[in-house]
Amino acid sequence: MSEKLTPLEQNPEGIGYLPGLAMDFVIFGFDQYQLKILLLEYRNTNLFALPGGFVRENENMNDAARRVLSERTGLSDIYLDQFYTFGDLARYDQAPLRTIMQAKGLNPTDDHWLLRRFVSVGYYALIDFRKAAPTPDPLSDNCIWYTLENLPELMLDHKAIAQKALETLRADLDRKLGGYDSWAAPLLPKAFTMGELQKLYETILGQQLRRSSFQRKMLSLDILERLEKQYSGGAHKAPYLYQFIMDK
Amino acid sequence: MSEKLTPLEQNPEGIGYLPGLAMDFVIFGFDQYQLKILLLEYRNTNLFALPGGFVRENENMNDAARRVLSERTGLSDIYLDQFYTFGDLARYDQAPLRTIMQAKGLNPTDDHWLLRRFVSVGYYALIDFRKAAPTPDPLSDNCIWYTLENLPELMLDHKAIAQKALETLRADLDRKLGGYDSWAAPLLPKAFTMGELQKLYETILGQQLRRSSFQRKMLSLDILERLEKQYSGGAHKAPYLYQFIMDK
DNA sequence: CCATATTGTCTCATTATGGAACAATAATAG
DNA sequence: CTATTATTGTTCCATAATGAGACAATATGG
Repeated sequence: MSEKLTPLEQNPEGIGYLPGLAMDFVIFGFDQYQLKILLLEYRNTNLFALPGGFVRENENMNDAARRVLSERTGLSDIYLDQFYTFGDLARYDQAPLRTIMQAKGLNPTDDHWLLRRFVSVGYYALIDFRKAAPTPDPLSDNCIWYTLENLPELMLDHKAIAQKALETLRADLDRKLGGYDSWAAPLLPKAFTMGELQKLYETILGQQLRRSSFQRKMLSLDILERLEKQYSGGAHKAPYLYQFIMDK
Repeated sequence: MSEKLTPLEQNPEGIGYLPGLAMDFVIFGFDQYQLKILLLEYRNTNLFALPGGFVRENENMNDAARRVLSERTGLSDIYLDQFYTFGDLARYDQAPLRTIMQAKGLNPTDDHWLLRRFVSVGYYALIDFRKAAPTPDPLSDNCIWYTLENLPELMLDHKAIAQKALETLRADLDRKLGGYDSWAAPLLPKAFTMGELQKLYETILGQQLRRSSFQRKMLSLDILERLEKQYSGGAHKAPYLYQFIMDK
């Protein structure tokens, strides 16, 4: 499974990987009622990028996505969705990657495989901010969480990719509601209050929801199991705790 | 724009095209209240496949999709949507393509580029059955419309691709409702009756809709303009004709 | 002229949603 | 120990959306 491949930057031919095909990840983390995404920073270049990766020759593409995601976040049980594939010629710009490689002391030739045209498959992931152990990739120096409002300038078309990921995530929320997949489970404690669940929805959708309607809707879906009352909390009535029903 | 490239089958290196990247098309046609998709047939091989294509080195991927679609259908103004990218290793099976090429009198070596592993970007299209001029690609001998219920055995994972296209199309119908894109326009006469529009929806969704609800909903969306009454028709009250409002 | 099928519209029951009220109650302040 | 306070679970009602059917209108075919 984990055969040794030459590190990417020292592999000018890209041996062992599918040529011209990349993956980019929009990794959403839920932290303090804020939605953040994980970016890589390249020191001395002022360049930021989405985490990315490549597909090995003997690997399913979706498996490759899980592998790279695990390498970047340390997490294996992740909600992951392929949302779009980006193939514009405008993506083909050698400048930023060359800058990054040069800042690393490399001096790639024009036909280094990383400098060729790539089509990139976009995935978005939802992960638990607290459980993640972000790890930079071999070319970058730093992993940082950014709120969507404070995104820095991103390489290539990565801003558009992040934007499209958010749109897809929001549009998917309704449809995923009924499904048993419970995308929300990995983002919440095992037992959570209705308020916490609502806050999660509001954070992702970027808008307020009505409390009574939300509760009614959620309870009507038969995806929640009510547990005992919560003991701790604030200066007010204790809320119930819920967990997702994991039947079948 | 239309630079001359060596025909695919005589181009063992795939010069001029992005390596390892294909596109597959699920072309939906609306005919006699039936939803059909366009398949290619390879004579003497008993093999059927979705129309496919490749991306040129100096071409946006989505432009390539329109180009190929135009080559296969003769249509240029087409509703086209990229819905998923298929990258399983199981797609990598030389046998069917080798059979096809041999039936054409070709004898490709194992590393002919068409026999290598491909990742394929799936697009679905909605076209007017009557306006289409289906044209087989250089390797196939025939274009045939099939209803979804009567699909023959398809090459590789093409059946799964068609299935996913249909699911995506159906799921998208609601969301596209509000939009001004009016995906339905190219599938209907310039002026159409409410019954025709409803039939279109029913055909795509594969289920009956309630007549009064459908009419109420459509009229409430403010996307239809009512014209004069239809003059011809059957032995019954003449229905109104409508057209889509094309404002901004 | 009559029968017939389909259309445009209307009505009423049912269901979903928005918006607000209200009692319950766990912590905190006195 | 009591009062205060914030938040919760629930209920209520107005409004909106949808399901299901009724009914008159009317081109065409007989």
